[in-house]
Amino acid sequence: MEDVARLAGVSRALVSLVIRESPRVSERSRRDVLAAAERLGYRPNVLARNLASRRTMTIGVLLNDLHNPFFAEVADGILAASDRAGYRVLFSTGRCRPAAEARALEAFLEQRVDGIVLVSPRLPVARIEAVAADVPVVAVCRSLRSRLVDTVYNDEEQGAHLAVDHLVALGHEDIVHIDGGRGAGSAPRRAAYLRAMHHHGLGARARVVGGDFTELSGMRAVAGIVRAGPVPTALFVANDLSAAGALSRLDEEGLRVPADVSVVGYDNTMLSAMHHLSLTTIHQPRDEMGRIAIETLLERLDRSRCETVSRAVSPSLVVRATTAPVAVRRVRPTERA
Amino acid sequence: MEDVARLAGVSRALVSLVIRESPRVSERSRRDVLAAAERLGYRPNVLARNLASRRTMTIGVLLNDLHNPFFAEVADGILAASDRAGYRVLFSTGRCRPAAEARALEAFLEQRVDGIVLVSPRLPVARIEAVAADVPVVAVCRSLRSRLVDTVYNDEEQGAHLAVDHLVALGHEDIVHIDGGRGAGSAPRRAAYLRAMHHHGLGARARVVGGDFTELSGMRAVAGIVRAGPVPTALFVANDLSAAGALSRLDEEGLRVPADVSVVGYDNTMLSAMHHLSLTTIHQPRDEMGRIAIETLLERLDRSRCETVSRAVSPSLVVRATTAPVAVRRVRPTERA
DNA sequence: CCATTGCGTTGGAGCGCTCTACTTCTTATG
DNA sequence: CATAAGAAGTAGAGCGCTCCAACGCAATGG
Repeated sequence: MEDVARLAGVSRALVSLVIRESPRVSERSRRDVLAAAERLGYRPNVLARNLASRRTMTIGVLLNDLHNPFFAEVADGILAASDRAGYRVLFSTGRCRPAAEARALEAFLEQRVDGIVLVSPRLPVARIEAVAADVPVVAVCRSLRSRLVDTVYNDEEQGAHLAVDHLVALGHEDIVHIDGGRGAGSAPRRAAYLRAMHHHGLGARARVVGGDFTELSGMRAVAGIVRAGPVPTALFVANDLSAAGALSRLDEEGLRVPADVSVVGYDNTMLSAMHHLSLTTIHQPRDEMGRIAIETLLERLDRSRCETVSRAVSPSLVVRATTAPVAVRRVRPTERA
Repeated sequence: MEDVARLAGVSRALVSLVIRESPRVSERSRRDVLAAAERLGYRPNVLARNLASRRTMTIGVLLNDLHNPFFAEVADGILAASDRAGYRVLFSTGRCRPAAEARALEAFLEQRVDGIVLVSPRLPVARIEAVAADVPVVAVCRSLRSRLVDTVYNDEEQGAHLAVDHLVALGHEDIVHIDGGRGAGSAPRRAAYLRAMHHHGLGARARVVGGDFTELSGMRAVAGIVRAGPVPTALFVANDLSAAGALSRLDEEGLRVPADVSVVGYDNTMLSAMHHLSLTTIHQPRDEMGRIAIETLLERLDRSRCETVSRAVSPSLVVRATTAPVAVRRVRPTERA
């Protein structure tokens, strides 16, 4: 910087102003400085800049799993939105272990990030709030009652309702839910399913079978359902992967989808879009969640808002080939088993 | 830091030593300083530390797509290895656009990362070498002849060979390759397929059908192959997603897999492991590639190596349910079409 | 008893930038 | 014509740390 200033015949402060694209610089100086910088291959040192300015223009994002395509899409939305606002993003992953998450958070603070986005954090609320005292925090996909932390969440209630409504509209009444055990979002989905069934006067016929979001669990659940008989006319599965497992097991059991059984998944992952699955599912606007998380954070950063907010995004139904009107009269079970 | 030093009754320099876990500090001082730091909630400022020490203990990693599970796994290997070495990782994504990649690289340099890993970069070699002059660079999944840049690559030659050898061992001679167009790794895979066919004396029967790594392209390719007839006994598809497309189209055409046609994919993604696909495929040790990339970088960072290296990782064959011995006598084609 | 060694510690000079307050020069204003 | 207002540029004090040279002090050896 020193060198650039000397070559351009100006002060270091002016070089700094040019680099930061300040408007109070004459066109002439700007050109001179830029030319000198170019000639010397000058690269501003972000470290020094951040240290001196006490802001890093950086947002820390804690994901808990890079593999899950769900998070990849949320990350995309985050990336796009923060890019637009001129913020850099620091990703970190806690791999679902609270201790690792805590360490990652600490690292963010040491890096002096300007804000933090937590996606499905496993951390205790107290810990999160302690961090939120130092720097703005937004939590995605987890509703924590807190005076400090803003939240963005997917409206699971609505999602499960959409699924059940769709099936009921097709004439289904025997709708079994294969849940996601203790996985993220599983509990509210299950609860919403029960409420939706109740709402349609089907409360007594509601039935939940345990799963854990894996393909295998979907297969097992179907095996159990068939063994227990009678087979329901529709399945609402807690995520697409499990739904895929359910589908392949139904096939093995000789049950046709959607002629004999309709299936609805959840997440609208790439899996559900695949041709030979073509799964009807609930779409979650993942990148939008990321975008909203960043926007919520930015409002804090530019002090345009002080009160804590909680924002919901709405899921939608994607109808594909695994749902159909319930058969008028169900064929003899023996013929199918 | 000032405050911690005062409270502990020592100098700032000593506090610095304690924080950095220097061995030349008495047990007593260490305790005092740690206690003081704890009491004041002191958090070292990484920015200042990096500025002063002229190293950031940070590695920049440029991925070109967060969505592709392939990259997520490479990233995992990178993360694990760099974590072990005490390095922090900065992820960035160029979204396959060279301009965005260039900007991301520039950002890495401004951040003064200690080293850079490029995963499947689209950037011109010259640009990469310019960066490599400033800071160690390792390229993954792209073989660029360069005196400066280390490379880690998957042995595509071997991978394609494994696939063809497997099929030939099962008695197949009519083996068509559905390629990945201009996608990453497509060209070497195609070339290796041709060489492998040649090696087995099947050079004259080698046939490549154009694809682009998507499910749709796999379906289209099969449609074209069937229309052109006669149907080959085996398909070697350039990636799993395309293979899935091929599979579903084969099904629609009334061709049974593997009874009529054997199919081998490439990548061993989660897709191929799915029960109803159960695709025989070529596994690439993705996290190992990440690990090796970091190890290669570390050797440069601690100056234990100066010459440029190029390291290959070996793929392996995963046999599942889509390949079988060729039928002794092929049934009448008309019956199947 | 003095020189030597090594450990634990310290002061102070940077690292490369930003920021505040200030100066200088130009231009508009009554 | 004096003066205020603004525009362009500058000096210099930090930001919070590391690193180097130096220092005091006890233990060791001749």
